[in-house]
Amino acid sequence: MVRYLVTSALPYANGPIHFGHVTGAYLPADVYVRTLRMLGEEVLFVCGTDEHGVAITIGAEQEGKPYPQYVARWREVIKRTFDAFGIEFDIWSGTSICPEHRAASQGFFRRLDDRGWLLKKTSAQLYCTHDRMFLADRYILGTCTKCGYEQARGDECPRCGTWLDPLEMARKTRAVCKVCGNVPEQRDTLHWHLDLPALRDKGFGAWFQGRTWKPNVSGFIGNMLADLQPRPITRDMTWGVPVPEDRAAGETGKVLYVWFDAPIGYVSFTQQWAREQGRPGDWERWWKSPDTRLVHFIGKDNIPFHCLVFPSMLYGMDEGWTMPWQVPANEFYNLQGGKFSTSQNWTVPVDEFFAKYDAEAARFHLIASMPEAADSEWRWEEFQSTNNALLADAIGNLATRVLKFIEKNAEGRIPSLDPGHAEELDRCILGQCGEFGDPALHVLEFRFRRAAEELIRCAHVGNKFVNDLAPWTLRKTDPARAASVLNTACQWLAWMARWMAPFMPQKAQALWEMLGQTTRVAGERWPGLPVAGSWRVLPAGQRLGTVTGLFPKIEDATIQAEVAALEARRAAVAS
RNA sequence: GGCGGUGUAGCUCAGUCGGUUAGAGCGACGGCUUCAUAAGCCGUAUGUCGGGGGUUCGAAUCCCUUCACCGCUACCA
Repeated sequence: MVRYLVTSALPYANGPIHFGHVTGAYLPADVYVRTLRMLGEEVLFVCGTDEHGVAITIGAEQEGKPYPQYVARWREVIKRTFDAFGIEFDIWSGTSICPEHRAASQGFFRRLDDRGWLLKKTSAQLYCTHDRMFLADRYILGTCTKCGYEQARGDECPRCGTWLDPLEMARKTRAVCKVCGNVPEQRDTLHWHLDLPALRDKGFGAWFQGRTWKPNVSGFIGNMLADLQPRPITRDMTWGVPVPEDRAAGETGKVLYVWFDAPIGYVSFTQQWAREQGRPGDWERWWKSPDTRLVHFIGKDNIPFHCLVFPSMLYGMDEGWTMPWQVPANEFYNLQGGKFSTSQNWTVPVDEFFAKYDAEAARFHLIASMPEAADSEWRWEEFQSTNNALLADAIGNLATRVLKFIEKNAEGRIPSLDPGHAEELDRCILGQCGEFGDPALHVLEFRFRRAAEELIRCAHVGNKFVNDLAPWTLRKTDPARAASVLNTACQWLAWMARWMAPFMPQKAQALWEMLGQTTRVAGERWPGLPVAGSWRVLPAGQRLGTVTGLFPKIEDATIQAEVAALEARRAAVAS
C-alpha cells in the first residue's frame, strides 16, 4: 500500500517568510496533501524551521539575543503566517528543538563515515579573531582583484561579476570581516567532506538518471553530476549539531554544516511525530519503505540540496532509505515587477494583509499564479481580478443566485427532483463539461494552475446551466421542472464545494454548510468527475443553512492604495 | 565566465516527440437576460509565437546564432 511523505523546505529561522515562499513550497504542498487525503491516501506532511548556521548566529548577536530565543521568535512568526494561510502540517518542529534531531543527524554522520563516504581534508580559510569565527566567502569584503571595485564580496564581485578567490583577495588587498570590519587572518582548519563523486559512481548517478524530473531539475543536476567535488559538511562554530565525539578524533568546535543537518530534519521531525503519536517505531514505515512516495516541495534555489546532496546521503546510508519520488521545484515568485526584498521593503506585510483580505482568496490567487514553469509575480491588480471576477462573480455569485432563489421561492429547502427530468437535466449540465479535467489529477501531476482553472470552469458550467434553464421563468409555467432544475443546481454546488476543499478549505466548508450539510467537507471522498445518474448527493427537502456571500469584492481604490503603499515603503528606505 | 529556466494577443499563461485558418482566462467592445455580490449567458476584435539564419513539402514546435529577463554557480541559506 502506497503512502505519501510530503515535505516543504524548512524555512530558515532568521526572518519572516513572504508570499514567494508560500506559493513556492508550502501552499502547493498543502493543496497536494489535502487532495491526497480526500482521495483516501495515507499522507504525512512534515515541516519545521531550519535553525542552525552562521547567518542565525550573526542575526542573533546583532539583536543581542541568545540563539534559541532568536530562533524561537522567528519560528513563531513563520508559523503564524502558515496558520493564517490555513497551511496545516502534521508535525511542525525545528532543528534546534526537535528532541530527535541531534541523534538522527549524528547517526547519519556515523553511518556515512562507516560506509566510507566521508573524507577529512585540511584547508586554509580566513578567520576573524574578533568574532572568533571562520568567515564564509560572502562575509569577506575587499577589493576586486580584477576591476578594483572596493566593496567586492569574497566569492564574487557584484560590479564585474568575476568569481573571486577570497584567499587571493586577502593576500593582495585589504579584505575585512563584513561583520566587524577587522582584518581576518589565514588559518588551517580540518573538515569532513561528503564524497559526492564516489556516491555518484557507486550508484547514485544511475539512480538519478533513471528517474524523470522537472526540466529545471534534470538539466541542472545532470550538469552538476558531471563535475562533482566532495562537499564539506562541517563548520567551525558552536551553534549546531556537534560532530559526534567518537568521530571527532580530538577535533573540537566542529558542528555539522547546516545544509547537512537541515534535511535530516525531515527524518527527525517524523520521528518526533511518531513518538508523539505513541508509536515511536512508526517512522521507519515512512522512511525505510519502497512503498513511500517522498515528495519534496521546494523553490528552485533548493534543487542541489534536495536532488543531489540529501538523496546522496540517503543513498549512501545503504539501509533501504526512502529516496525522493518527486521534487516539484517551483521557480521564483516576485512582487509587482520586483523581487520580494525585506531590506528594500518591497514586501506585502503579512499580518496587515490578513487583517484586510481573505486568506482563502489569497490562497487561490497564489495557486492560480504559481511559478510552475517560469518566474511569476504577485500583482495587486491581478489579485483583485481573481477575487472579483473569478471568486466573487463566478463561484460566489453562482451560490447566492441559486440559494437565494430557493430561499425566496422554495421555502429554503432543496427542491425535489422529478425522476422524469433527471436524465435530461444530467445531459444538460454534464454535456457542458466538454474537456473538463479532474482537478485532483492535475494536482497529482503538480499542475496546480491547471487545477485552479478547472475549478473556475466548474463554476462557469453551473452558471450556464442556470442561465439556459432559467428557473425564474419555468417557475411560472412548469413548477415541477423548475424544482428539478434547482435541485440539479444545488447538486452542482455540492460538487463544486468538494472540488474547492483542497484549495479553499474554509470557503468550501461554508458552501457545504449553506447547502444544509453538517459534516466536514474535507472528510468527504473526492468526487472526481460527475457521472450521469449517480452524481447527485443532496437529499430533496434538506433545509439550507444560512446563505451569505462567499467572497466580498475588493474595490479599485483599495488596490490603488496598496500599490501606493508598496511604492511608499520602498521610497522610504531609499531616501 | 559556466550551467539552467523563460521570452506566444493589452495582462496572465496553455500549446513544442513539426502538420489543417496559433488557443484559454482576464480586460475591451456588441447583443441577450434579470434569479443573484450591477452578477450571468452569447458573440466580436486583437498576435511579423523576442530578432536573424538554416533543415523541411510544411516550424511557435528541430538545428545554429543573437538579444532580453530570471536563477544557480556548491564553506549565506
